[in-house]
Amino acid sequence: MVTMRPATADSQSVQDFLKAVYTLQQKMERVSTNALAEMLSISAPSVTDMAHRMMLAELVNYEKYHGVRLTETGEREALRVIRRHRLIELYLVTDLGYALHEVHDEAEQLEHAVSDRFIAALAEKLDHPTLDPHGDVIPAIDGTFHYRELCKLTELPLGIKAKVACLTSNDPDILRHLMDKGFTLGSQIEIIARDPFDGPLTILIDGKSAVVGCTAATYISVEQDKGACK
Amino acid sequence: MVTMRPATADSQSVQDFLKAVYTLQQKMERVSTNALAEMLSISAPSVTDMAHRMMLAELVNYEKYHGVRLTETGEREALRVIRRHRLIELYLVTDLGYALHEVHDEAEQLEHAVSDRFIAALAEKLDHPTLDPHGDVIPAIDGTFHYRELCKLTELPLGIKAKVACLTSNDPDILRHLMDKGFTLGSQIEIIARDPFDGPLTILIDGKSAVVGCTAATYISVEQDKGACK
DNA sequence: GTAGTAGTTTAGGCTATTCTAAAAATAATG
DNA sequence: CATTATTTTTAGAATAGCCTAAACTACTAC
Repeated sequence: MVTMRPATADSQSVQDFLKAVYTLQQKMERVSTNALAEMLSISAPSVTDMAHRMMLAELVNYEKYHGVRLTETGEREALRVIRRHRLIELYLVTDLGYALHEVHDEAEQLEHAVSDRFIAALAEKLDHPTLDPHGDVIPAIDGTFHYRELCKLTELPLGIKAKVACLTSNDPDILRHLMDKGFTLGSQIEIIARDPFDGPLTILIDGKSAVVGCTAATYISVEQDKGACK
Repeated sequence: MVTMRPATADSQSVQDFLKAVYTLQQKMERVSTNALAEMLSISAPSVTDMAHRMMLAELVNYEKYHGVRLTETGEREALRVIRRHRLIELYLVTDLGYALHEVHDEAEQLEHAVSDRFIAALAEKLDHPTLDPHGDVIPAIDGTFHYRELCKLTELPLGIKAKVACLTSNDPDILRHLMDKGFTLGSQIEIIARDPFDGPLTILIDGKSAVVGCTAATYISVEQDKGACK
């Protein structure tokens, strides 16, 4: 603790940290050390250390024992990284024939290696898209982020028609399972029956019947065809 | 010097080192510490250190005070890295609209971040090409490397017709200069006059007259339209 | 064949990122 | 509100990759 240098904003670890904070911030006011350690697969002390250095760099606001929050600069940086990541994911699918479950890990590496020039070329080639292949929103270059009103499949009422809008997981196994079941962005969905006690859902995907465990269903968000969600 | 761990073959520095040794080996039996330091823009002691660690990893054969040579494994690895680099360069040009002078630095970063899956997709998409946008040979997946018989422009006799085969530089400024002069892979070339005392060359590029300094000409290799070189 | 120079190596250090083990603070519970 | 359990932080250490300054080899020229 003698002296401590501020984090260099462009390092891989710092960028990963920013992304993790941003993601967790969606669900909690301040992001705890342990939550970050878990998400980043590093030890809690490493998180504390990084938090210190990133506070010196004014990327996060950190209070001892009370977790972390992004500063304005931090949030801007985080969105920049997320934009890169999602553009790359989309590119891998549309131009290089990647399957959905393959893109995350590849993009995770690429996002740190690639120049702004490269990202601009992708955006151009993809005609400035707004959604990545999971259905997540791609932040704009100016930091704009267009939130969508989505509904978790687990909360979709029986008999209501909706469309698959988002497959929210980075785990290849989960994604492959969902694809195997027939879930694809845009497919038409309707819940036919819901078993009690966290039992499976019986649904219609583009007219074809399927059964899905409720844990797997957690990773699916939908957009109702008409009216608001719930 | 207490203990020293072998280099981890997949690190960025190690891969850069392998590439540098491979390149320099074309011109010299054993590659000296200073030559590597120069090419990699690191200090001589850092080179020595790396040489030690890479010898433990059996990637190079290193003799104190007598430089380094690639082992068989080392050469295989080097070719793998070069293959990646060149495929990426070609891809940047053909699919993402990069200019020749922009590709090197980008590829330099990408080659370390990208998976084998990615490289395979590129090769597929580019229809298994054999030349990169500089005109350099892309090593095949199996490590095969098809050498070409080329002639330096500076050694092309007067009045002999040839085609531009290779623009051998990674320096963006040099490449841009050559492009500005009208040199493009495949263009028809003929030397009209050669000034003495390392003076400029007067040449015909696709029928149009141009003048090029002899240093710049160094970076150009040509393939004679008929007969052997020299 | 010895002196000087050019090239190389050793010694010792620094930074970023990670770790484990132990101490301290907060939060939860009776 | 005191005690326990959980979470977080401090302390101390390791590694890869780099550095500078100083010591040492090897080659070259008289």
